[in-house]
Amino acid sequence: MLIYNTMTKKKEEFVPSEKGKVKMYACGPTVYNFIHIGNARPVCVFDTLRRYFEYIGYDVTFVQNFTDIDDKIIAKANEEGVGYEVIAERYTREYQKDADGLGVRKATIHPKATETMDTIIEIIGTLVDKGHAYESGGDVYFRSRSFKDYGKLSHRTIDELDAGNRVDVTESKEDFSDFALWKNAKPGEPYWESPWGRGRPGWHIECSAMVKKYLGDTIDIHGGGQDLVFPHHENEIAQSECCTGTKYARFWMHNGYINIDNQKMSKSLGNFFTVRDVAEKYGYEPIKFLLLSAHYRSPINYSLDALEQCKSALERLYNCRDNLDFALKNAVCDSNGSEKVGSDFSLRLKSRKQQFIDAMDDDFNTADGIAALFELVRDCNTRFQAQPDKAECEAAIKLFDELCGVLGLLYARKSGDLEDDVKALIDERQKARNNRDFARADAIRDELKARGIALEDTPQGIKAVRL
RNA sequence: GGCGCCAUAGCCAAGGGGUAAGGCAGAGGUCUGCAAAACCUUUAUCCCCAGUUCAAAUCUGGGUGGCGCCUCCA
Repeated sequence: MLIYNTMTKKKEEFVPSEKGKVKMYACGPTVYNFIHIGNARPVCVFDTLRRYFEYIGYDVTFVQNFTDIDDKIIAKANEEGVGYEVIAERYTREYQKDADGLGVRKATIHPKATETMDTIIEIIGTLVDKGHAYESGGDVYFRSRSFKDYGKLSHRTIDELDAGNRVDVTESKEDFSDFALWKNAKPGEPYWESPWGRGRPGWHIECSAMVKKYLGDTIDIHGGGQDLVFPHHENEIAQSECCTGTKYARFWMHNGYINIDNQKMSKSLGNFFTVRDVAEKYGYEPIKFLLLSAHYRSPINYSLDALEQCKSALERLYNCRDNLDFALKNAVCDSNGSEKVGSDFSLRLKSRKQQFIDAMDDDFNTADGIAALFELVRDCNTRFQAQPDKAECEAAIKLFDELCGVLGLLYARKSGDLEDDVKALIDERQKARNNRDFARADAIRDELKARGIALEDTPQGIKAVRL
């Protein structure tokens, strides 16, 4: 598998540090508000990456954190006059609701910053001991210039950064490029005890600590949005590598932005749409489809038009899956129960699967993976217009479900047997049709549609689908 | 100011030296009581200019346009 590594700016062959295992970490949300579509992108991308690794046989340990203590959380808590925990817990729950709606699986571990305080303090202590960090007025800062590789991820030197520096100079810092590891608690602020007094951790150190605690000193993949490359990930590297003396992450993966009218969606620009708002109007799944429809490193322009197109595309997938179920119901065993390994159709299935794998293996190209899925759709629809064969049907369903499973799509299928009165109505409609009483037949079809059941008359009989 | 990314049909979007995947929308057709679903046919020479090459949308240089990062950000 080839993965584009931000560190080397090249696609590289992915070889895990431990055979058959992948240790990956993705920066999770700071829980002070509902997530917006842009925040949802890495959530969906790295969930899908994890699924793909598992699909091709890796044992994946996937850690995604919650930043549950931070200036913005404190600000929001003060605004509402409640404790920071109230805000953090509320928006952690709301995040989970959205993640579920998007069909995103829970990570292996979802650590919280506040539950990793021991490791945070331990790392800072080591950095101070080694001379990479210094205490100043109750704050502790990382001495960026003490790490000779500082800037290796974002490919900039500290002096280049200085040229565009728009940071207010803080008296307590030795250098503009130093960043806070520990922040002294002001009166009324939540705090934890530390060797440098009461305070709370800086943002960057939290991730380093959670990585170290749950995955170890070196991980295979670290992911996040492109806007985290600098300073967040750069700082994580500096802290962690100075602390452990070894490589922090072997592959750095960064997803592109979601744009509105070609501009980055962000809270500061105010041009954002929350996942919740969009989902309430259009459903979660079109959002998921949109996020996977382009390569993860490309920008995606969000628009209602794009969302509608995704919705229609999803309908084609759902229809195909329903068609497959219907075909299976009507299938016969003309292969005597044995698999038709040599048939044209089974060869096609095989090549679609390969097409999918080739796409995903090439830097996780979900757009091409989806194309393979749609070509499978055409293959299936065409094949099962003729008399379906049971073994072929089952093989097609298996592959279809596998690919959808990896992509995390088609998770909202309704199933379950039809109620007896529904069955009776379907029979009644059929009798009416036989008597050419189309008015009655159509009335029944409309009635069932209102109840969420769509009827289709096909040469193989009546297909009833839950909407 | 420094560094970087992008430009493919009406729309979304892959590809990335040998004459353009997939999806949405549109047109025509097949099937059908109608509808739905489905299938078939049809819709591009890849921002502009120059260069390298037998061959470029794909590589190089120069334009034009858009965007991002430079300590809030996914």
